[in-house]
Amino acid sequence: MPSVPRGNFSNRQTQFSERRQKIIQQRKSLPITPVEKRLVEEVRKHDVLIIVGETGSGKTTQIPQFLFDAGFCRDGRVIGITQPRRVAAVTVAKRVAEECGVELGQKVGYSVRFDDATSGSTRIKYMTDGLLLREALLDPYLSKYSVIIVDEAHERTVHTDVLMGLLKNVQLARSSSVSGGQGLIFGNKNMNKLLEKENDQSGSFLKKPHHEKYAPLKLIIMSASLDARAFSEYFGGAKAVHIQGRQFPVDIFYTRDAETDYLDASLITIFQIHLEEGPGDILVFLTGQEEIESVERLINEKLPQLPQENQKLLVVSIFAALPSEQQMRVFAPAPSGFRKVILATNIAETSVTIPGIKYVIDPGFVKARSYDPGKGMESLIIIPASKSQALQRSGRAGREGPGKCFRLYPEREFEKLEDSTMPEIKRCNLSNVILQLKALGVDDILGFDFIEKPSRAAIIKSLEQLFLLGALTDECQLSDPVGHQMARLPLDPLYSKALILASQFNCLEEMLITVALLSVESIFYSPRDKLEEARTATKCFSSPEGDHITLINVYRASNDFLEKRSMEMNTAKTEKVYRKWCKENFINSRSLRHARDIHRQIQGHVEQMGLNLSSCGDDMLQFRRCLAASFFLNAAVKQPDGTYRTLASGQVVQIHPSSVLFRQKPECVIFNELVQTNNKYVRNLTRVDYLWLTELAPQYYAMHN
DNA sequence: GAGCACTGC
Repeated sequence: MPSVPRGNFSNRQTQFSERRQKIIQQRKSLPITPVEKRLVEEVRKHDVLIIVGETGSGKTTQIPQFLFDAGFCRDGRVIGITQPRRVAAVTVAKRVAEECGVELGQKVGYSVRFDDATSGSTRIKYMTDGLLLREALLDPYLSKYSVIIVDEAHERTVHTDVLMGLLKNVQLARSSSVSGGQGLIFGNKNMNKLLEKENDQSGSFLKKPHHEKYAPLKLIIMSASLDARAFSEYFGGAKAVHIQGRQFPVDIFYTRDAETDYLDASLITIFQIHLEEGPGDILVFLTGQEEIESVERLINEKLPQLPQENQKLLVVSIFAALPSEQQMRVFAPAPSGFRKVILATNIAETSVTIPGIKYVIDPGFVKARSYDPGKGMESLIIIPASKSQALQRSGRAGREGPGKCFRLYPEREFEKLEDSTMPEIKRCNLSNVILQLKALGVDDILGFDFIEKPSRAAIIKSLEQLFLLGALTDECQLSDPVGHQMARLPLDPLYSKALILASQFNCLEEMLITVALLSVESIFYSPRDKLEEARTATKCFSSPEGDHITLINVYRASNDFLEKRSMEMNTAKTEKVYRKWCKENFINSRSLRHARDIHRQIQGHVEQMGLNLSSCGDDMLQFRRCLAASFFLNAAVKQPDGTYRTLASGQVVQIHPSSVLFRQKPECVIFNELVQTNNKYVRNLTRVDYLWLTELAPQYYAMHN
């Protein structure tokens, strides 16, 4: 072994202790540090505490450490902290492990899908909220936790909302278990009846905690904004405390009049800042890729018209669909003397923090998903941002020093904005949520105590869908085994059902690949300027039968490529040639890798369930019949004018231009998505025979004919 | 013949 030079070693040691010194200093100066004692007292006194902490208060990193030091992890109990995003869970855990001077995965760890850095000795555990929900399926009383902290609750993701409903019930059940009460996890009559039934069956995860004593569960809801009252009311008037943040001041500017064209207004403001303001980068919030690309083009057209000395402006952009290598470009500092202008979607609002921002331009709009349960259709519409979004955006200018935010609308318009964004649970398909709640033992979904209840129509539509898929019985109970199997799979219920059917159709291998790829962002990447090139590259994967088989072709081609190369070279090299292969074939390597992870995870699940992992080989007819049997709810037939009519809701739709069947126009197709953008489109299609539908889903099509 | 904010299991 090569020996480490002595000097180098002690140098490292100095660096290490300097770093520790710095960490101790930083911890001391956080706004939350002086209130440690008071906070711990409040947690002891109240079972639920709402903490409103502004950005930079240190709440996410410090509160778990305070509680650990105060003895909340005695007897091996765990403090769990949930985050809406994976990156946050991972990075915060790393930071806290460092602050504690421990190795990550020991006392401090994290757990997110596909990546678990915890051990038996983990006491402070950061995780995604979705993961804790999954844990609850296996351990409904979340028995190892003494405290659960729900962070970023104001973002109101579906997972956060469902989790809060669940935690409220768990807390009730655990406290009544100690006081010798009923200890039933959900307090309604139907639930009790269901519990009696369920407890007769072996393998049910819902047990009355009669034989076991659970210590009470402490709940902390952490939120960044003004929504504390809603949380407090939901938890029976829970105490709320406020913690100062540490932000630099940001001056807000409004326009005098409403702007008719916010893209043009953004452009003018960018140049105004560039020519009149001091150094510092500019962050512009736009709604989507299309807007970003057009503003980028406009800037680069105008730039040469400026005097030579004013041309040092560098445009970079970031949005989710952009390959990661290109995303990274926004983090690189601009060349000396240059000002950077970053064109971003709301990925820059919360998900990524870009250093160096001094100016924010906020046109005040956002692209939002909405869902129409009646039509089963999703749409993406551009709507005004909420007040809390506007605050979040302007805050991005005050991370490193005083900043300025230019809102491209009059101040009176700001006052008219909604306080906060509508919670996601009120604008999405609820099938997955309902399946999970059913699996947790919630019988009466319409009566469930949601913090904000989705519409009755949306709940009923999803119950109906689950019933049609065979996940629910006539009595609206989870069916055995199909419903239980579906609930175990971390997939859209429609895809879970497809896997179960595929094992009967002997094409589970093909379906596994298909649902993995359907579960991720599109794997095809086609930048506008290289459209033709991209089309030629992906042509060799196309199947005349449709998009599903095309996806399988890509997956198998990438597998073959990887297998061959991984025999020849080491991992790092393989990774490099894999990325090159993806680039040459205009495939988004991040999406494909994600699909590969999902494939591996789901394969593990279906094997555990004992499903028959078989392949139909070249018999794609069999596979297409299985697709028809799985997605019969999403079928459409061609009309004389070349448009399509969906069989379930009778809507007129078109084939999305990204589909391999765009030109072919087969008589009858099944599809996976129905979205409204400029038109109503169906995406991810396969050609099927209409007669298969009546043959394979007679209960549904007999009903409709 | 035209396009898709962001998360998460």
